[in-house]
Amino acid sequence: YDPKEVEGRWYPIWESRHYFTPEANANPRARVFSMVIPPPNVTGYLHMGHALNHTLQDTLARWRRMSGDRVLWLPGTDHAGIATQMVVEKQLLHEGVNRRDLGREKFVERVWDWKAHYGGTIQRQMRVLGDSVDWTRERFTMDGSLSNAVKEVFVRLYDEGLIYRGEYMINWSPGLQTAISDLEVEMRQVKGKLYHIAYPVGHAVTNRVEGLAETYEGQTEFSGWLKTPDGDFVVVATTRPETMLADTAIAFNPEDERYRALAGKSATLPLIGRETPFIQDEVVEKDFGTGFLKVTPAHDPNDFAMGRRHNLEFIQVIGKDARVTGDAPEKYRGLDRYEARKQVIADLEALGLLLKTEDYTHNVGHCQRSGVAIEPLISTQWFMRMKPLAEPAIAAVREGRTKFVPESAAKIYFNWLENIQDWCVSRQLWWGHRIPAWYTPDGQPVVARDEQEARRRLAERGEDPNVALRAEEDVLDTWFSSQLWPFSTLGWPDQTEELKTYYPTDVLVTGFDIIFFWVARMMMMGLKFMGEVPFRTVYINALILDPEGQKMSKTKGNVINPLDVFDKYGTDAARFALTAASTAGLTLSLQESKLESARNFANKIWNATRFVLLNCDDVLDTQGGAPLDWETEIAPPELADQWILSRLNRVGLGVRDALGEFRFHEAASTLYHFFWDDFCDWYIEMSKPFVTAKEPTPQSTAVKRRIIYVLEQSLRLLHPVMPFITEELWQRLPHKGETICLAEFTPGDPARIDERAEREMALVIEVITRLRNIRSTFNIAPSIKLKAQIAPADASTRDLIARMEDHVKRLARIEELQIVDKLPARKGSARAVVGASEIAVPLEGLIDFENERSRLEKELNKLINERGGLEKRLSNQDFISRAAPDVVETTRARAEELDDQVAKLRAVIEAL
RNA sequence: GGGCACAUAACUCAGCGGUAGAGUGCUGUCUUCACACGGCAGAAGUCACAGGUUCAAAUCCUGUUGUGCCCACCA
Repeated sequence: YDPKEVEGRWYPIWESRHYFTPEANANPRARVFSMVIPPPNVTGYLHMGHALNHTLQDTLARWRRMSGDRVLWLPGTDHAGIATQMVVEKQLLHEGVNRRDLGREKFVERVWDWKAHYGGTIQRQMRVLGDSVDWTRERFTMDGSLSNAVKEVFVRLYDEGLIYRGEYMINWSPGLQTAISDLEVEMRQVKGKLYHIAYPVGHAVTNRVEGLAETYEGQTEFSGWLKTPDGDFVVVATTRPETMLADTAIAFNPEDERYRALAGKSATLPLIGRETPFIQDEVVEKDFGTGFLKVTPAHDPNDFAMGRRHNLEFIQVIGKDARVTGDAPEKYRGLDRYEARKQVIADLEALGLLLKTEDYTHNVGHCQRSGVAIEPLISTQWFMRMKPLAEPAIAAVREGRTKFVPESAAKIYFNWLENIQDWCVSRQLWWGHRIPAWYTPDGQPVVARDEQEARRRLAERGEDPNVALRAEEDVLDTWFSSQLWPFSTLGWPDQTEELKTYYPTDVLVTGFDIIFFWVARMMMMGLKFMGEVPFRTVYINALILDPEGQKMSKTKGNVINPLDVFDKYGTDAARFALTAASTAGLTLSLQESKLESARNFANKIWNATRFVLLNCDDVLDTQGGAPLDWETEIAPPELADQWILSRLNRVGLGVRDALGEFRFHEAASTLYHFFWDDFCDWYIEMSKPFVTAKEPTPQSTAVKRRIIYVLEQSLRLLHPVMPFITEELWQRLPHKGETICLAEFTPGDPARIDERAEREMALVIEVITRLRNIRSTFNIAPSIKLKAQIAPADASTRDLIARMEDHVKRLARIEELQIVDKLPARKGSARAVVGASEIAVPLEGLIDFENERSRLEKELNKLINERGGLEKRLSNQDFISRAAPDVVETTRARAEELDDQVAKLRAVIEAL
């Protein structure tokens, strides 16, 4: 099977015929099933995570669509503020242009140009993957209607006091020159130094102090308070000595008795000369360093909070460019923060105040996008108040209105929401949604949907509505618009039909890394503005690891491109492998063996169908007539037919249930074993004599039609996971309808499950397997035809064997099968016990007695072992009285059966 | 520092109260008229360790060890 010839042919047809719009379902009473795609970045390209995420969504969408639902799977992309701006800036750089040279307006135009030319990569790749999304409803987070929703939400939240503007400490990315949210900060382990610095108390230091380090080293009772002939000093430990230029206090723990006497006093800041008071604060750990903490309220989040608590002065010495500002002494001004660090250290060293430098590994916040170390700065930004929004979002999941699968993912969600901090939503970028605010000449903000409304609001405030207004320059965090995705894409704030029909969505499929960024925020916004959760179920798909079990990352160079995988194994196979690997786990390692197995499976499907087409052409209605109906009985079904029909229905039910509960691996493996083992290895094999018969008989025609029926139904079951190969093959079979995409998903019917047929077939299979086993054990060439005798356990088994005699003979390569009441006690025959029936294969001259004895003894041991376990239970009075009666009953029955088998095997071994 | 997972066959993983399954790999065998990306047969696991609950534990509880992930302001 060559997937390349087939895949790629079908998508254009599906798309042009609009099979994937909900309108393709004409049934007015159809149930609605909706999903929105997690919008990939417009700059994005398909990676393995998408391949998995989309395969699972597509499987659900196709399955629901084939099950009669009106399905909307809405696609789209995210404008990805920072990522996209960076891409275009890089492009400009090649032209030797800086974005500032271009100006904001021109730059934004360039971004739109870029999108028009290069923004369609992932959409093309989604078609390669087979995503059955409704392209007629594709959205982009910067679309007019979505921007409108953004403005509306911003204004409403502001009016309610849930958005505010203020001066706080934020994460500043010197790389991107913008504020970023806590979530965009990534902690990295950095090997740094911990510097111990002495601050004089009650005196200033202008000349070098000698011997301080030795004094510090020699402290017997470790203390940061050094009393020397040169005066008193306190020692602080810091990883960022350059920030001392902005110190405005020194803190110690109120419980710390060592330093209590310093309360109310102050130290003199070296290099600066500023008096910095001692303060007492709980956050200081007595046991860390010396127990003194330098407080830099303008450059550290902790110190910022402390500064507020203690009314400290906020002095900023590092600017947005990460260089020392004019508020520092002249000699440091303009130095980069790391240069400043060196200089400060050198200067302290010169004064004899640097007492100790030790290696120190600690975590430093870095900008996720630019990789540059964050500079905590005080800045005026827009914030969203999260606590009041988080509470309903927590409640909704607790009450089960939205369910996480796997359930454990909800814990991640709760954990974050319960400790949520306000969200800095403004960004100093050009690409994104402009914050809908204007400033009066005196700098007062007016938040409004447009300038006109801003003026109206001024008038309402009693202010002059005709002043010159300056529009806010900042844009919103990309996630601000993403969080509205489930309803902004459906027309909100207008109360559209679409919104009524498709909101809330049924399922959201996404990765756990995005629970905070996106899922939690969508929950908050959905509840706030729609009054209802945005999705009933959140399915968290696994994180894909490389074959070594490592996280894929560009720096490790172990990233696997899904398109390469599709190319090598076929898209259907890759999809099948991903589905089959989607267990309840949080990770999934992509094994080559799984891909090979899936590729072989596709090949098996191809060849099995090829066999059927080749041999059953006389009953194919190639004119595309009605599909063959199982009920069309030309000849009565025999056991194999009853059995495969039962299995088909059982599998239909099983796959339905598995998909309904997001047990994707179970659906995949059920299909795999049904198709390969049941259909190919047993049903087709048993049907071969009929199928390949030279002269057609009513029975051969019936069997052919049944094979085609089962095959056609199987392709439907497989289609949600393997859309291309199934469409290709389905089109070559008799079928109703123009595409398998809209064919009915084989509904398993419990009434068609035939327990008796399955039980009987299991026995026949075991008889055949035992006979083959004997052949294999004694290494009997296939060319040698054997005779066999079987003594059935009872009349019904005798009847069963008689009915299936031809199959048994052919599949076990037996030329003569005698059904007898009792096996003759003949030496030189290999024996087996199946249930209560016994089998003998006369092997005069061929049998190796030792071989046979060990084979049988091994078998016997297995049985005895099992019997022993049962005996232990049955002889236990507590088991009899306390275990469930049906368990006791089946245990007894099994014990009896084993007793019988053991007795028979013993007899056989003795006869040897 | 806090939280969450996970430890089952050589590898990757299912199973999650009635003494173990899959895919790959491995062994043997067969080029039998769909498929060697195949058929047939087979070998392989004291279910990490120690306690406990239960008539019964890979499965539930506790602890130990090991591994992974997430969150967090120890300067």
